[in-house]
Amino acid sequence: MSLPRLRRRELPDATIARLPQYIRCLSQLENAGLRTVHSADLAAHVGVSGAVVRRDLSYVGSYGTRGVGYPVSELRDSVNRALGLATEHRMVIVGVGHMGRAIAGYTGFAERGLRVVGLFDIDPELIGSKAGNPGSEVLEIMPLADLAAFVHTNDVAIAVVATPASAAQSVADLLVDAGITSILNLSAVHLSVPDTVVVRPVDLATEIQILAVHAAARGRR
Amino acid sequence: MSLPRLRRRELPDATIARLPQYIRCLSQLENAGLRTVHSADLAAHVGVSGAVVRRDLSYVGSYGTRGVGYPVSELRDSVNRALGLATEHRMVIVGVGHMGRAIAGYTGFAERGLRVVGLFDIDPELIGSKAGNPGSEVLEIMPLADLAAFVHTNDVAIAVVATPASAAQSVADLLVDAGITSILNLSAVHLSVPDTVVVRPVDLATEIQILAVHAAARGRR
DNA sequence: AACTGTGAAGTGGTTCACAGCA
DNA sequence: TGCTGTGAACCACTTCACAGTT
Repeated sequence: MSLPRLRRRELPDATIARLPQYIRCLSQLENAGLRTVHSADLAAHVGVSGAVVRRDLSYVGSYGTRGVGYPVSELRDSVNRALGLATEHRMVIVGVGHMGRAIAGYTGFAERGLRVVGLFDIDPELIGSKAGNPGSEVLEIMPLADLAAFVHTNDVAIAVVATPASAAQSVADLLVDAGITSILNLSAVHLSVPDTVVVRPVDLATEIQILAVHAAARGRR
Repeated sequence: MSLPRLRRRELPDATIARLPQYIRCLSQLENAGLRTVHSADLAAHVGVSGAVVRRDLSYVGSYGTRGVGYPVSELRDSVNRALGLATEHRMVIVGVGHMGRAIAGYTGFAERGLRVVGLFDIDPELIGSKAGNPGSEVLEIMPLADLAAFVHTNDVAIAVVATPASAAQSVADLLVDAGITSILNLSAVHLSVPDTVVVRPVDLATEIQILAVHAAARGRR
């Protein structure tokens, strides 16, 4: 029988991940005065196949011309629009250790429509001190008690959990109560949240482990 | 026609990512004196379905008993073996900013068979200073010129690139020349390497962007 | 001739659902 | 009865290959 699956006007995650790379490439090409670009060029820059690029661009409603290529600046605008870069997404970081600082100091958020507006930590020693780079934004570290109020008054929807594993779940609970609906979880543990909230886990130790297992498997051949 | 696909004795990446979580859970259960565990218990702990757990464990050649469950310590040993945790994987970190330090100071590598043995940076100011936490290992930061020799004499196969985007490709070239075969790429750019080398890209800005796009799509509904 | 856009097949992974066994 | 182990269906994404268009 199998229902025809009508939905899916949304971008695949894999596509979302590549679009910003296309944008960076397109900006360079535009600065260099290029008017059109082939899928193969973008593909080489991002390290994927031309077919992937064309498929990705078909999602954003691209205006390529067969036999010619894509118009550089129109394409960049379309991709910008597809990613919703017109609206700024404000986020907070909880846990201002090295990992939290690394993110707080990242200078590439602006061109992606993202902005870190608040830093929080439990450590009383850290409260009131500053973090961030020149180039990004330098922010004062606030106590967790201020989190809910801050999230509300600053219209924050996204949070990064960069705490040790032991604190992560209780921080997540706080975030959920404060009205956060998207969480990037850099701690090593699974966070349970209501299903109105989206969590993306990223565990660097796991990523390295995957490399190690593959390396071992290769060596064994 | 379709060839029968004989290969595939290897673990899926998604499974590799979950196995360490099962291990942590199994260790806790063992300490608590539990002898057997159900797939549903492990599933709840890791935030997946029981079917996923059973599928994962079927890859490691598990010895569950129908109607009963899995024997805790035997299972933990099997999973350890499947991940190759007996052998230690040594790695180096290039780029000792906040991100590099966060990884250098991570205390959970040991239980995953991983060990950071060297730190490298271009900044002459940093050379000779130390990084790492008590609990992990405190290491002296070395100049890039020493990288190749170090990798050879210390039998290093895995590297973490935690440099700014501008330096990443040249660092990758150095790593490849030094004989590194697995790279975790935390810089925002695509690294081109020979296909004997495996690169896993992790871009935190991209992860947040995916959250932001989904949040926007949800809001629009 | 050259390059896009896209059905159709392939792939890696998850989910379903149930047979098999203590 | 209760849980595992696993075919088969399903799903998201990639790749192939080629028809369509300038």
